[in-house]
Amino acid sequence: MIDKAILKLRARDTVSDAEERVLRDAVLRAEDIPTDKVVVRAGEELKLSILLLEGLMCRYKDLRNGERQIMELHVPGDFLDLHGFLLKRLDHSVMALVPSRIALVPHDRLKEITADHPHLTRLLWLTTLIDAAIHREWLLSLGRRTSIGRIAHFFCEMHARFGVVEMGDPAGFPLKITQTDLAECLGLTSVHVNRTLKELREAGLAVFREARVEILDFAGLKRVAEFDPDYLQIEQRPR
Amino acid sequence: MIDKAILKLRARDTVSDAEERVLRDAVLRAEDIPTDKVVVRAGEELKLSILLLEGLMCRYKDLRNGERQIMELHVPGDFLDLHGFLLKRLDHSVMALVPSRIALVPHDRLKEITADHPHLTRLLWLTTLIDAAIHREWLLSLGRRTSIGRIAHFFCEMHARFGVVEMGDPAGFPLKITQTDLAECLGLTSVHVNRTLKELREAGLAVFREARVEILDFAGLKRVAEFDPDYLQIEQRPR
DNA sequence: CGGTTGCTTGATTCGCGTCAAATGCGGTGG
DNA sequence: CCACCGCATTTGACGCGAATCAAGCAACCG
Repeated sequence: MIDKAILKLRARDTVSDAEERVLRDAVLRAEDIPTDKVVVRAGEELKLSILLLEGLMCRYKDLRNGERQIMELHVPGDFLDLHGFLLKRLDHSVMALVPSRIALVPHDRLKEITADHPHLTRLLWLTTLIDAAIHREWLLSLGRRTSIGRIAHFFCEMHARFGVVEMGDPAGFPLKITQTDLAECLGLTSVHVNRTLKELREAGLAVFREARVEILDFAGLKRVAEFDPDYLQIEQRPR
Repeated sequence: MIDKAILKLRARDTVSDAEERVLRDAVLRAEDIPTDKVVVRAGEELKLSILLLEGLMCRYKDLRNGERQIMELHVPGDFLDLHGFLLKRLDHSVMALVPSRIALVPHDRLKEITADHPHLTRLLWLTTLIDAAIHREWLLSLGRRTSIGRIAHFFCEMHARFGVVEMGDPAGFPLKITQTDLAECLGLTSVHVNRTLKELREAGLAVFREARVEILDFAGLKRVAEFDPDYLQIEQRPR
């Protein structure tokens, strides 16, 4: 069930069979979540954390005037609110962008893991550090990249992250979200996203249509994005 | 030496005397760092992590064209590149914004802590989760807040964080950085920061001068910022 | 003291937002 | 089977907030 989460960890370090078993046993149950369902609301007390099995979910915050900023998009295998394990109350909300399937992991079991399995604990900790690294890269996008650079970078990142869990292929990846969702990730309006997608298309770099991103010129896209995948830590190392 | 780091942890959970001792023993040595010195460069192999004792440091990335985005400002007591312990190579650089003093903590000792002290491990993990929460709040600023909201929010955040380590007072806090540094935190230009500071001043909310932020109307500042301190997790709870 | 650095302000430009309308399309019920 | 609806996409016209360019000033300092 949590195969993709294991894939994600194994892309960063070795995971023993015993550790794999511990993780599999930590899962309480799975649930199906429809599009737009909010599964965690900012400020709620949490006793469970959520692992994404299938679909696409996001974490977001919004302002009084209704403007929304998405902080991270989550692909299958992401332990998306592992942060809640120690924060107890999340600063943001979590919702599904497409019909999704999640696994629930009780905090009690995570606490046991921290007591009994230091290496596995470090790996779980690591995944939250990678989330923080993704946040930092998005900060650079929102603070300094132009609209075309932001979209290009976003596409490169999602391509790499889908690759880790063996989804997508060199030519592209599935991305069943609206241009409005994309705008909320990138700190732009949907109108401007639409124009910039046209620009990317006409430059022969990438096209976004029919719920899929088609990468036409990866080298060019990376150059426009100034994309360097190091921050995703896709490298096996003892941690 | 690391008193402020202990204060920071004790603001979030209880820390036993034994745990405090373990932490104190983990420190190798202290070092003085002059303004503008880069102490960690993105991509370097790391064997030590840095705890800030005095001064002000930041983590940042820059683009090819020389534009820089600061991802987080660090106050005394912050374990500022604890992230490097598991990432091994950082995605960003770290530099001093004022003359600072740091303590160096070998990764070996951190690894021992994860093996022998689960609760202390969770507390260290927690501090990195708070960093991520700060990143998310900055994402909201850069993506959706106007320039005045961004500065107001930044001032509120720094005020709260200085408060935790018993620096500053209700009326303000020390902030010995340039308007250019501020602009690099906020995703703006120094010219626009200057104009917006004037706006804040003329609105009677806050003034930034002589290396200090003076808060004139905290309620008003919070309202403009839409500041809610929950994300800083300044609350004692079992973690 | 001349040079450097940071702050301040004005004039102008430009990237992105706003507002509005048209087009396309999958789903659905009569 | 088709008329209709709701939703997403696309495009155009226009406006605004922040960037850019430029100049003057104040404080510091070797």
